[in-house]
Amino acid sequence: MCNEEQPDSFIHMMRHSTAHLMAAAILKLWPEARFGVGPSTDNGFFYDIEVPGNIKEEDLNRIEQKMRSLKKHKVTFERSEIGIDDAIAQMEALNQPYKVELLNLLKDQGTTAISKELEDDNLAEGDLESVSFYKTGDFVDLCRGPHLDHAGYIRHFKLIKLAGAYWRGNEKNPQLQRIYGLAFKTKDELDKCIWEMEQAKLRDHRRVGKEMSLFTFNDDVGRGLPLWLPNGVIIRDELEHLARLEEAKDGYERVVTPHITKEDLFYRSGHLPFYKDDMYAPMDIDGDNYYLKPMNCPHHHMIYGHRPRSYKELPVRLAEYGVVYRYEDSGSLSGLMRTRGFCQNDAHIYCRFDQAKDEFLRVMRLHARYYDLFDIKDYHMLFAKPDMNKLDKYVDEPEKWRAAMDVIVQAMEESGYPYREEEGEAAFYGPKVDFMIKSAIGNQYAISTNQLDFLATDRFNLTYKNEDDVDSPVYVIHRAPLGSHERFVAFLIEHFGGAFPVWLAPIQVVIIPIADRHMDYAHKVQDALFGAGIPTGTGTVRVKIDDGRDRMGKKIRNAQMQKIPYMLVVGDKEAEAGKVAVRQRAGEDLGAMDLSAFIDRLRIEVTTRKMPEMPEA
RNA sequence: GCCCAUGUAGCUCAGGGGUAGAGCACUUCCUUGGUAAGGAAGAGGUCACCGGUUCAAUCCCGGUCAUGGGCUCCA
Repeated sequence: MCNEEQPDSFIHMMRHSTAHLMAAAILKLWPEARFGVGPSTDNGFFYDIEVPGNIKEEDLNRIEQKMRSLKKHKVTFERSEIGIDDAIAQMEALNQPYKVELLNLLKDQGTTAISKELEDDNLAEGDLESVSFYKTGDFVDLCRGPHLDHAGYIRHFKLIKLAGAYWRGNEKNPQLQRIYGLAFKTKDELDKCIWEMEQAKLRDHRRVGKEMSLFTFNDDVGRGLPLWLPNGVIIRDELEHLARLEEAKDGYERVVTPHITKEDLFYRSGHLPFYKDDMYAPMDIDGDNYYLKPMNCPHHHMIYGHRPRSYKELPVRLAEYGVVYRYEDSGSLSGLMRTRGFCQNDAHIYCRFDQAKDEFLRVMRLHARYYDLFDIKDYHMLFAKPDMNKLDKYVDEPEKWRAAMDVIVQAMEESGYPYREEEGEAAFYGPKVDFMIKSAIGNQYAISTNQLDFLATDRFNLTYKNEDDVDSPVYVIHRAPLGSHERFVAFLIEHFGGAFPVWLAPIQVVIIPIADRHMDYAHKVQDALFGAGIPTGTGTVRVKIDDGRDRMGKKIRNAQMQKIPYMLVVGDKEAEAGKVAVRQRAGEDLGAMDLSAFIDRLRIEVTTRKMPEMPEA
């Protein structure tokens, strides 16, 4: 959010220089400060810093003041070239161990890159004989540059947040403090960015979820464990209804499996060897250890294997919207986006190897159907491959990994959907393809995950009889196009800002009688809507009568705040003519229309799952 | 889990060492009103929890729990 489409080189340089300016200011306030890295970002910059004690949020003001003072004095950014060994000696003398570490990496490896994601290309040129330093006031930094000539050229900036950040992104390393700042060429752009961040908060699913009574959390229940309220369950029900329809078209069959399971199964599945840290402690039942299931796959494998299978019946596609429990760090829990128990839109496809590519492709096309339906345009696939040098983290069968990856790449290519590759992020049992989408608030999320599993075959002895009556191994595709219902609903809340399309709206229509004498007609309208047989995922049109004693204007306001798509105002004129006065939540008054005309309109919007007018992002 | 911040009525928030305040919501009464807030009255809080300092703590200090922004991790 609030980042330019194509930041020009000036703004990039200015932001980077602002990071140095901040570091110089901090060095004035904390002479013992040690510095990590400080790049520019999409809308500003950050710098990772370590000071005795810690920087507190109230210090941000002081730092900003000092920065403004340095800017006023037009402190310069002076470049110098220096031999790498001299550079190391100088940084040691300045007591900057993190810079020394970076310099040593440069010297030994020619790069400081951790991974593509974390690469800080500001640090140095490819030349390993010498590096460049930039001096700003007393602050000397290892930096490739370029920089502004002096701080007077820095435009508008603001320090916005203080966070912890592990040195080089590794939680085993010490944690530095990261100060984020915004920096723009004009005051208008800076103000606009701040305004956009405030607007984003308005559509945060936690806020909207509260306002619309979709879900809640309770300390006595436990963190990360949502309580779904009736309005929220309607959205889940509609989503599941949609998934059942779409999956029926693709030949899925539904199964149901238990929440707890004996440990033997999880040893066999590989979860206890490879996934134990994400699982909750076992419970003792009659002398056996039982675990809450973190995934549904082992159970589906047992269902596949409960009787001999013939090549004639493959692929077998078993779907379950099963609840799984996973341990998540307390600090990473976040509303419905990250919970400790969630319902997966799960299924496993058991097929022959020669069917795997087409099945995987079909799964990707199912994703595309969903994304078209929800008008999700900003997505790409992330192909997570194993780090082939560290196969101990995974199940160590290199040929099978390669075969599985070939299948996936072929399917991805054939799909034509955009994808990126990432090494070292595969599931322990196979390579995976996550679908990444960006929420309206600007956060990117893995909304769906899909894997090709060649491990289950051996571990669970999953086979079928081929044409020659020989047992042959199946390939398993794990897929969850809607991810978890928790996260997907959270995404939809933010995507629509709570103004759901009619088919998803918890309340679709509210009837607003103007006076008590219109109640009879209001009930007639409601009965007509119920009786119209409009097929929703919850069985009937969701229509309420606002029978409170508020004035009509207040009732409209209430409905508006609840983002109810349609308000039907009924008074003397409507009752007499058999009409309803239709108002839409966007504020548009459609005027009086025949009740039957409104029902037709509603039926079309529900059955076609019509998108609403999308609010401004 | 780690760094920083926050926790006062159902919600949004103000206050502040001397047994608590607003708006909205809620209840009751009046109002029967034509497209985003009609009027009045009332009820509602161990100021997250546990300890400490103090004559006195909601306020200061420590701890715990929870929430938020990040880091790590992930659907």
